[in-house]
Formats: sequence, structure tokens, C-alpha cells
Amino acid sequence: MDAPRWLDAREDRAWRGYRRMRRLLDLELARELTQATGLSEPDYDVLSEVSETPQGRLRLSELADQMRWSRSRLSHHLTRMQQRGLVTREECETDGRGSIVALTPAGRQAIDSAAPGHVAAVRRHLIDLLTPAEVDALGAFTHRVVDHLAGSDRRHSPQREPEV
Amino acid sequence: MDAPRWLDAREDRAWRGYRRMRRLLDLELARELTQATGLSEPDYDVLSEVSETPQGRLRLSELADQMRWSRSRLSHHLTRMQQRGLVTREECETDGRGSIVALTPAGRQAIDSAAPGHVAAVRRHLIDLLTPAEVDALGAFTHRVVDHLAGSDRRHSPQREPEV
DNA sequence: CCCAAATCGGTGACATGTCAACCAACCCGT
DNA sequence: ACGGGTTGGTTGACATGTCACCGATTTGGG
Repeated sequence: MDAPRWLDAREDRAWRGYRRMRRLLDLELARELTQATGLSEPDYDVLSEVSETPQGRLRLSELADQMRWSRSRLSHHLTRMQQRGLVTREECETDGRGSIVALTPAGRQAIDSAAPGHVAAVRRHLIDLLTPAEVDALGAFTHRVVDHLAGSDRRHSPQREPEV
Repeated sequence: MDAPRWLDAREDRAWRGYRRMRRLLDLELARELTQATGLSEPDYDVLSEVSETPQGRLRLSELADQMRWSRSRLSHHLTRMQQRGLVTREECETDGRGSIVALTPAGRQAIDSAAPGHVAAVRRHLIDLLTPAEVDALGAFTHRVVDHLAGSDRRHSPQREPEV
């Protein structure tokens, strides 16, 4: 950890800007979404993922992996969503341990009516403020960063180092 | 809310990439920071802000504004940091209501020893993966988005509409 | 076939963040 | 100097997320 390379002015500007944007954008999108629909962003994300499957049904483990959520978090959150009538849990026939989330009609209705407004907010506060070139750059480098993290993640996941 | 303009393929790629990056990057940076130093990211941010003042002392309201934290959140968090001996609270002489956060020696030591590693992690997982042009683009559009949000925020803050 | 190990999901304790309510001190027009 | 309105900060109740652990089931090697 010797002679750290600090961030230069442009890097610092980018990093601070990123952090600040992340915080403010999150707050605003969550605020608008909740006010308009009563859904939180996690609610929205869950409903969105489940509604994109043909059946409106999804295995918990798959959902957790897609969202990069811990199983514990998903389980807690689904319990709350279930109490509000947005989803139900069903048994998995092919695996006795498994569970399946399914949208209720109310859940389907909630995501359908929330989506247009949410997309509009994303446009208004982010996408439409970027030039096409910036949109492409954002798509490019975020995926690069994610791939890199997924690579180093593997080192931390419950896998053994190759034996000697 | 009629005829929503959905995100096209590139916009969708950028938006999904951003969300995924945000989540994974947060997790990884927090994980490394906590493992190396025992500090959480919020801890780090608070210590970082306070340590950048000449005295290592800062008015609570100023700190809250700079960090875009609610006063409540800040108060709760400082209470926890205080219990761990990282900061202390002092009275403000010029304003009887006010409080001041001050770094303890332990707090100073914590941020000093945490900073190099944290910056290195930010480089390794983000900055060094971007081209210089991408760094500049990130700096540019994040600030644009923040300014836009700050502008619309004003409409929601506790201010009156101009009276008739 | 059998048993150890891994996987799936759930639970309880705890850390963190939000929201609304509150008190004390300040401000300021009268 | 008074008193209403505002501000600074704290608090408690509650929502959310994390962590460690558990019980049930599946899997895979001998």
C-alpha cells in the first residue's frame, strides 16, 4: 500500500459526481415512484423481473441471482410484498426445497400502471440529459466494470483456490 | 402519462448497466473497506469530510448539507460513531442550538490509514477501467444530472409557492 | 444404497435509514 | 421586551438490509 496514486482533478470530479448523482437520483426516483404508486424501488424491481417471465412466476433462487440479492433479503422482502397482496409463494414441483414467486392480479396491475411513469422519470432525470454518445459510453463502461467485478467476485465466492 | 416513450436498446443497456454497476461496485468497495479497516462507507465518508476541514471540526448542519444527508440520519450515525470513539460532539459557541463534530485521534488515525487502500480500490474497480475520455464524460454528465436534480429538488423543498 | 456435503429457503438478532414529532434556541417585526 | 415563525438537532417508532444459523431436501461419491 505504498505511494498511493491519488485521484487527479478530473478523476476526482468524475468520482464525486458519480457518488452525488447516485444518491440524488436514487432519492428522486424513489420519491416519485412511491408517491405515484405506493411501490418502493425494490418492490418495482421485483415486480418488474417477475412480470417479464411468460408465466408471471419465477423460482426464488433465479430471481435472487438475477437481481444480485441475497436469498435472505429476497425472502424478507417477498414476505412483506406478500402481506401487501402483490405476490404469492407457491411450491416448486420439481424440487421439494424450492419456492416460486407468482404475481397476483394486484401485483400485475401495480407494475403495469407504475412502469410508464417510472420510465418517464428515468428519462427526465437521466437519459434525456445525456447525449447519445454519453448514453453509449455509459452502457459500455458500466458493463466493463460489471464484468471486471464479476471476475474478481469469483475469488471471494465459496470456491476453493486451486489445490497445489 | 399517455404513449410512454420506452427505452430503446442502447438506453436500456445503459440504464441496466448503471444499476448493476452501482450495486456491485457498492458491495465490493464496502466489502474491501470494512475488511481492511472496520469502517463502513458512511463512516468513511463522514471521517473524510470532517478531516478535510482545517480543524478537524465541523458544524453538523454543514456536514449534513455537504453529504446530502438528513439531519436525522447524521445524528443517528454520529451517535454510533461516537460510541466507537471515532468522533466527539462539542457545543457550538456562536449558536446555542448547534453542535460540532470533531475527530478524535482514533478517528484521524482511522481515516488516514483507510484512505490509500480505499482510493486504490476505487481505481482498481472503476477509474482505471475507464478511458480518459470516459472519465471526462462521467464527470460531465453526472454533474449535469446533479444540477438538474438540484433544480427540481427546489420545487419539493419546504418553500412556499410565491404568494398571489 | 447410504451418507456427507451442498443447496434452498426461512428466521431472528441486529445495523442502518426514514419519517414525524419534538424541544430549545434564534430571528425579527412590533 | 414580547411572541410567532423558523432553524438545529435529537429522539422513537418503524421499514429495510445484513449476518449467522437452521431444517429440509437434493446431490454425488463410494
